[in-house]
Amino acid sequence: MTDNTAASRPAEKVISSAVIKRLPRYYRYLGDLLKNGVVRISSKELSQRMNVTASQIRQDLNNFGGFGQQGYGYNVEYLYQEMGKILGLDQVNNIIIVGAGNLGQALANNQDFDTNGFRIIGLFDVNPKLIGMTVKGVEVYDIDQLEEFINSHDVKIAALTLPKAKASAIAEKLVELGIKALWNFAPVDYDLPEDVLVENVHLSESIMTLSYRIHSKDQ
Amino acid sequence: MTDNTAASRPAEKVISSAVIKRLPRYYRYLGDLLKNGVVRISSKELSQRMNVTASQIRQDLNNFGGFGQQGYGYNVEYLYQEMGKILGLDQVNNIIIVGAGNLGQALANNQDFDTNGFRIIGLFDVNPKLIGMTVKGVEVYDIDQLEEFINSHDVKIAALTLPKAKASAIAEKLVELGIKALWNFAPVDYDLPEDVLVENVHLSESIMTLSYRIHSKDQ
DNA sequence: TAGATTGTTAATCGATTAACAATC
DNA sequence: TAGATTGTTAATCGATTAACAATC
Repeated sequence: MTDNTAASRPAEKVISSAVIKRLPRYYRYLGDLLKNGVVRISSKELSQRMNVTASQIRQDLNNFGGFGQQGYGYNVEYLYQEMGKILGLDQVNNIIIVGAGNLGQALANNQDFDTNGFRIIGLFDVNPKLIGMTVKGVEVYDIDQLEEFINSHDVKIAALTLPKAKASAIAEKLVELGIKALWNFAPVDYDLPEDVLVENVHLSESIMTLSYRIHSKDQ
Repeated sequence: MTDNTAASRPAEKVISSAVIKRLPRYYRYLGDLLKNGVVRISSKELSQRMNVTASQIRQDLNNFGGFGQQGYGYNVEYLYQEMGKILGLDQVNNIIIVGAGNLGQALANNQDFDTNGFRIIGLFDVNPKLIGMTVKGVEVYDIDQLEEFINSHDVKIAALTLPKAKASAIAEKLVELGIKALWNFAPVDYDLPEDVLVENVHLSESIMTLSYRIHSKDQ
């Protein structure tokens, strides 16, 4: 019996965030290949489809193990499944959405999340007009019910789709209640314990970089 | 009279995309400072607020010019305005949204864009139930009217918030009609002329990186 | 076996940080 | 002037690409 306790195990290699951000795109391409009945693929061919270098693909994958075979390449189905495990998509990830306005509803309605094992289990809002309605079968609760809901459900992720003004206070409350990860759409940075994970989707910043590129072209 | 024709002018320095992606965040912090009545700020103090190095701030800004003053720091209002010009926010940027579902409507309703000089001037959809309605005063048109609309309006940017299946064909059509920049929310990569700018917001990929981080923590 | 392609080391390239002279 | 802080060069660090021995 091998000693594999946390104490004895070698520290997990830290994967750079540049690599992590590329993983979902690999996963998407592999899923498309699988759907198209492609059985195997070499790093070279995948690199051409994805517009990256084959070297980068091999380097990236080898952070997590040797999934290929010399002379053959990679088995698409196997690699797809392994990538899914790496990304944590082999289990159901419950999500609550705080802020049931347009954006919150848009997320709740997004089919892609379901497909990849994410499950929206509740929306929350302060607006009495929204409370009680359902979005794709999911109920909108009064934000006062957050505590009770989180205590009685297995949920680690909260999407924040609420006005900037309320974002920080709610974020802190969510963390207090045991939420481990924030998917943040508010144009705000939080000051939270460092073990809390935050993934920002700053739409205004995204459109501004596009604006920059448009205007820097015609200098 | 200085010769400043395109031919004589030295080629614009190419700014790395790492820098470009940081600009909107500077702009946001400067806007907040301005709102709070802060008149001047040093790279050191800004670095502490933003959680980056002072060196990086100075390097980033100096790609675009010397906006500060030794011994003083940066004038907040001046720097804010200059950053706005760099980002192209000193002019109105018209946007059309193709796909008037939840996400398209969420974008149309987003107050932040208005604030920064982005103007949604039309939504387009194939769904007869949506066509004719208005979102925040902006009409939803039949997608067949795209050509006429683009020809008669000054619009360079199209947001793509439509199903994956239709995305590529519509993207190509938009480019044909003269659209210069795509703000793409569909989980697809396009094969377009290289002078067409594409900014991707891949929500599924975003949530997957969060999932990765959650699951890699508990090893 | 010969050919193909991986896994991995080494070389290069680019981005970040440190240091400091210039200057307000 | 002395102190503060920039703009900018130099040093370091990390990420990407190239190369190739291992091996299927």
